[in-house]
Formats: sequence, C-alpha cells, structure tokens
Amino acid sequence: MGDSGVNSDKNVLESVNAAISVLMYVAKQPDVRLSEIARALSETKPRILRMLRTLEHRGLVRKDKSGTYRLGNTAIVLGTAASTQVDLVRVANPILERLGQKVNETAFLRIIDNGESLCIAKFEPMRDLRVHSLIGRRRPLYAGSYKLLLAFLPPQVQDQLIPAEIKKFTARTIVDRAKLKAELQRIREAGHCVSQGEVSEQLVSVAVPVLAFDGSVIASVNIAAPAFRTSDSDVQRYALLLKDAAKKISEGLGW
Amino acid sequence: MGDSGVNSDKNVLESVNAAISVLMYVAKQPDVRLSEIARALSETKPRILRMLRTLEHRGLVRKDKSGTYRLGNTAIVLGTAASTQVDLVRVANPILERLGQKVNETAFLRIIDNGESLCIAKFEPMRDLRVHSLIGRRRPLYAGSYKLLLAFLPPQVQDQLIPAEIKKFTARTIVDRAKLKAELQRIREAGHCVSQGEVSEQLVSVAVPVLAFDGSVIASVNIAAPAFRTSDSDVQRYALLLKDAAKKISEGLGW
DNA sequence: ATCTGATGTTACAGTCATCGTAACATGATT
DNA sequence: AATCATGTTACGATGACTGTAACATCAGAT
Repeated sequence: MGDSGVNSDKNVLESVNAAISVLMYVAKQPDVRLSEIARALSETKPRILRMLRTLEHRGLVRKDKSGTYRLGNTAIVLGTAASTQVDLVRVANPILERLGQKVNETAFLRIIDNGESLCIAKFEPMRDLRVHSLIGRRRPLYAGSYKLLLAFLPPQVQDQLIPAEIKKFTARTIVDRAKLKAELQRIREAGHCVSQGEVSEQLVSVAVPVLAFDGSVIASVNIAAPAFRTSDSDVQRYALLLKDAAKKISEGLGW
Repeated sequence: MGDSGVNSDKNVLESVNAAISVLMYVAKQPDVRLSEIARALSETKPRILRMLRTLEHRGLVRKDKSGTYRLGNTAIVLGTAASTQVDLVRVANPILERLGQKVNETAFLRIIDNGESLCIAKFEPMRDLRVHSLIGRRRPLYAGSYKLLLAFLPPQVQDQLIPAEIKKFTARTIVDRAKLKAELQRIREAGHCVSQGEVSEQLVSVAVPVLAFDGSVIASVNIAAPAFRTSDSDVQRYALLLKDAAKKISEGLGW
C-alpha cells in the first residue's frame, strides 16, 4: 500500500500540509474559532494563528468581525477554476442536471478517494422533499449504493478496503463479509447497484459505473430518492437512465 | 496603509505562502509543468516539486500521466464549500442568473481585492455571441465600468489606487487623471456607471453598487453586452434592472 | 466589582523542517 | 552520439518554524 503509516508519505512539506488541514477544517466547519481549530487538530494556538494569517493573507479564508473564520474569495476562484479543469466534473455536471431534471430526483457523482467514496458533483431537484446531497461528503465504500465502486475493483483490493468492523447504518446494512462479497459479485454482473434503505431507512439509491477511456471504472452516477415514491419500475427506469448518462459521461471523457 | 510594502505582512508562513502561489499558478495555467512553475515563480525545481507533492497528497492538484499538473478534486470540494460560505456569492448567484436571463446578456459581480477589481460570480446567457466573463479575472480599478467600485471610495483612497501611468485599453479609455476623478464624481451622483468601449472597443458595460448592511459599497453588479445590439434605451433599462438586482442582493445580505 | 477561565496575541530562543546545490536520471531533438 | 531539456534524489547548512511562556482581552459567574 505504500502509505499505510500515519505520516508516511515522503516529500510532503509538514507545515504546508498542516496549513491545508486548517483550510479543510474551515471548509467543513464554517465560522469556526481559532481555539476550536487548534483543539480539533491537536495543534498549538500560535501555530494555527500563523497559518490562518497566511491563509487570510491570500484570501483563502476570511476573518469575520466576531473573530470566526470561514472560506474566502480565493477559495471560490480556486473552486471555479477546478470545475473547469477536472474533466470528470466538467463533463458530468450538465449530464447530471439533465438526468436529475428528468426523474425529478437527486443525482450525483462519486469517486473513490483515499479509500472512501467522495461526492464531487450533484444535482438536486426543485421540490420540497428531496434527498440532500453534499459535494465533499465522504462515505464508506462498503455501504449502500456507494459499494458500486468497490464492486469493480480487484478482489484483493476489495479485501483491503472492507474494514474488519462494518458499521451498521440500518437493519438492512450488509454486515457479513461473505454476503457483501457475494453482493459485489452480483453488482458486477448486473452492471448496476440498488440499495433499499441500507444507509438511510427511507431512501432508495441506484448506482451505475462510469468508465474511463481504458475501460476502468473511475466514478459512479447515482440517483437517490425517498422510498415511498419509488416503485420497482422506477428503480428499473433509473438504472436504464443512469446507464445512458454514464455512457454519455464516458464519451465526454474521450472514450 | 500598513501593508504598502512588497512582502510586508507579518506573521505569514513563507513556505505555506509559496505553496499557495504554486496552487494559484496551477489554477490559472492548467496542465502546467514543474519547470514552468519554477521558472514563472523564480523558484528552484526541488522546492516546487516538494510543494506539488504536498498539494497532490491532499488532492488539491493532480498530476497527469504526461507529467503536467492541474487542479484536483479537493479544489472542487473547497470551492463548493466556499460558494455556500461566502454570503455575497451565495446570495448573488440566483439573482445574477435571473437578471442575466431577463436581458439575455452576461451579468457578473465584482469586488475590490488587493487594489484590483475581481470577478467572483457570473452568469452567461445561452447565445452564440455573448460577452465572455471569468471568475477570478482581475482588472484595473480605473478602467471601464470597473471604476464604479472606485467611485464610492473616499477621495484619498482613490488617489492611492489610481496609478501614475494609466493603461490605455482603447481610444476611449480615460487616461487623464483629472477627467477620471470628474467621471468618478459623476458616477457617485448618478448611482451607476456606463462604459462605452473603454476597455474593449465593441463592448458596452453598465455597473451599479451593492451596499452592505452598513451602507458601504462592497461590490458591483455589471451587465456587459456587444455594443451593436445595445441601444441607449437598453442601457437605461439595464441600469434600472441592475439597481433592482443590487437592492435584492443587499437585502439578502441582511440590509 | 473581583475572580475565573476562556479567548487571541506577542516575543523569543532552540531545533528541526526546509532549503539550494550538486549530481543523477530520463527523455526528446539535433 | 551529443546536446539540452526535463524530473528526481541526496545531503549538509541554515533559518523558518516551532512551542513555551507571558500577556492581553473578554465573558460569565460569584
């Protein structure tokens, strides 16, 4: 694995790395105080102060009058530039939007990042009751429809990524390792994944793989919807629409 | 002014600051090589390498197979979080969109950042010929409709921000200092600013101030359009619509 | 009003992370 | 081959960064 240790990666500048941690903490917890950051990251206050000053100097964070910090203008500039530079997101966004509009439910895109499932693009429909989704949210790879990404990895990598202790989100969460592996096999054969309340009781989620130019799975497109308004035929329809969307994204990536 | 020097700000971590420079360079110049960054920033290659490795380790940049760097997934997460945290952008975006849809032209939001005009939100209509706009683009404060922000600053601050040598973008650019100051006075009285080809020959741009809760000017809303399809009455209409949009944004900020 | 326990801030001296040099590796172009 | 780019590794010197300690400021409690 190479980077199995705590602070293993070589050639990483410690102070820069720590500053990024501060930045990401502010991203996750807006309107946070210096002391809270120091506590959460187990750092000293002077160090955090110096880092916040540096980040503020560049506009990445902004200090409010009340003394709390939140992200600043430079973070917006950065994110906008990133959206145009990360092919996957740039290509997927309009396709996700059309898909989501069509089914009038939440659609999103997930990738594997650091052994977790990470949401990097989304669409939410304009209706009162809808599934909330959040870019940047991380989820375990073994749960619900997130497991689709796991299913298309080599078995030995799967084994490494499935933890010894599987967290039981709901009564339907698959906690048995053997059952999970069998389910992964089934997903690979079916080419899509359906989760009926495995992570949240009342939610149904369908996922489908997005292929890169070389045929490898690089992401998943998902639709998530409240169970009460999602019939079996809806699920079937979603799977088909998702496969179509995934194909379009793949093509957009230069398949 | 306190921070008038070149590298004046105290308590700024040099290595973190330099790493941010690398990050922002990648944001501006996608698919850039290590050597080019080192050259552009006048740094040594090993230093840039260490910084890129650190940024890559956190997913802020991504190294392509060809050895070039571009922004990574974490930058997207960061930017999305920033959009929801920066009040001005969050509030302005939907209002900008409605405004832009209505006039079927490009609308954007600008603030003063580091003595320049910085674009932090935009809307572009879906039509073949439209004004291109870019979040993160910086423009001089004295030119075209960008000067609206300058107009509402105290006179002595204006004097500091107007450079000795004014760059002549077009034949219509106001290069005379006295004329510029007179124009700023006129803008303040009128409450809006019209630029007819002062920055780009064929463009008309109208701008209006956005007030913060305390009545200070914190941003400008602009509409930019090709001159040939923009009549004087259009300009008048834009000014009114802009004032309406600016008022809505101010209210959204808790005016 | 005084005390208490937070907060953010400054200063400083030690040391370790960070730096640049130099040497090497790799690949493209002549 | 030879040249001139590129990216990479190693290592010793040094100064940027660190934590400690002391101070400042504020809120709440007594």
